[in-house]
Amino acid sequence: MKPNCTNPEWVGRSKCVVCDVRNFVLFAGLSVNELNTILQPIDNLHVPQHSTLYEQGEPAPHLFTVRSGLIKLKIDLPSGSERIVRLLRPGDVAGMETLVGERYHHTAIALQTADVCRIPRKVVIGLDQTNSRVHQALLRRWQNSVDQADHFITALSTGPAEARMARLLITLGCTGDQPETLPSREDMGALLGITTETASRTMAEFKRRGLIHADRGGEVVCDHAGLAILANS
Amino acid sequence: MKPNCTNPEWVGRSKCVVCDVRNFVLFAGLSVNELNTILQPIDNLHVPQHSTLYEQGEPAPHLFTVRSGLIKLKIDLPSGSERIVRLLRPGDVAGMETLVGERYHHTAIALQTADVCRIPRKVVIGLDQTNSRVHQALLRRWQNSVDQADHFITALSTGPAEARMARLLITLGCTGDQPETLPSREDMGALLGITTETASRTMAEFKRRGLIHADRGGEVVCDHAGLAILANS
DNA sequence: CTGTGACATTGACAATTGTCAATCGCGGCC
DNA sequence: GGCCGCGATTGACAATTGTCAATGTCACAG
Repeated sequence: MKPNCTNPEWVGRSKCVVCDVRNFVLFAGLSVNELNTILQPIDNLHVPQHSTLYEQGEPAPHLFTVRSGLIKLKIDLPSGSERIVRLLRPGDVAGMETLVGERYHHTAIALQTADVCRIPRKVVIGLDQTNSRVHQALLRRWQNSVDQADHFITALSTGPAEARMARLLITLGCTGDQPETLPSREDMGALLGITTETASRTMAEFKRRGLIHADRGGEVVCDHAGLAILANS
Repeated sequence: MKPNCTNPEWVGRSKCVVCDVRNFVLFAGLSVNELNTILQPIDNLHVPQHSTLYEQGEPAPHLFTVRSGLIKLKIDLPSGSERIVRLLRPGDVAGMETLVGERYHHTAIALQTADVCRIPRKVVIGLDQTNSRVHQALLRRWQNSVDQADHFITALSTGPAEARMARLLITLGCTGDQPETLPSREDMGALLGITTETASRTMAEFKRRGLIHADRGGEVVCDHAGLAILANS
């Protein structure tokens, strides 16, 4: 972890009943009564930018649902570098491998300050067995992970750097409507399987061509149509 | 489908009770009695090399468990080319997206002649709800897909062509013990996100360096240790 | 034996990307 | 203001990969 970066911080028990993403994530099928009968604690965590939620190879007692922010899942390579294999946004679930295995398969780090719910694996295992809607939601989440991994293979790991970068910007939600906060060039490289320098060059070239437009505050707005053309080549 | 290639062929109802991969796949938790109470048919299919098991976008009424052979899952790219996102070997399951969705997400084609069991989705959905060991096996299979997708990102889509090819050969099981039947150069390219020519050049170079050794019958034996060195760079 | 077709290999060259190092820009801090 | 530190950008050059076209190899049909 970076020296100047704080740890995830406990900010209270979760109030699932009023949670604004609950209905989109794992507990969509639960009544208020059922929610209240969960004995084990579900905690709210505040995850500052650049802090680590969990690390690859650690014992895995919890899953996490993302309520806000952006989290990267990365894998360490034998060469010493690393590759980002997934991006989690609000509604996504991290650490599902805990339901069938002992340890986390990735290192999870906040790209943007995030709020997450930390749920003991036993709670999810229990609900999975007793509530078929939770069970169904779980399968759907798992399929989500597979689909996103496929997207990383086909869109972010295929073709020249320029096309990959265009697809990444679109994946990040650059619609042109509102400014976006982008990851660092280094993270872009780790997302696309290219070097930091190539990521920087590609982005600089996009700027010169007017495909992206820097904003005050470090945010950018994108020419979605222009990027879409590059993305398909 | 290629013009000269036959279709998957029905070769009888499955005799799950005596199936040699049953205990490793979805139905590990079922007793003989339970197996016999399944009302809907589970069929054996013989899938000749190069024939298509199902296609991306088609309605998805079945899952498949692979009993022998090698199956590729590919995705069509907007550019007109394609990318292989998974390889299924005996014990693997294809088409799990049918449990939470309507259509297949990939096109499944036999790289090597295969035998598969075709299972109606309703059968699996039913067993998933009534048998917790089947349910557990299902989660495990899903996690398997995620893990293999991660492997495709980190090992087969990262680094120079030479390292990727070395990792592919290792992934394919080239231990040096026995000769292997390898995919075509074109398929290798689609597996690694490189062109057919680069795949060919890399393989030819491996041969010249003695890392692989052609056998009669088109099979090859590999220098596993030598490949492992390349794989980590 | 010869022709044919599919696939693998190779050559030549252009385009892309990696590598290493220098420079720039900007915000925080004294 | 001036200095420092970090990330982004750029330059120069080497290495890798893509592109297009030609050639080689081999199994198989006639």
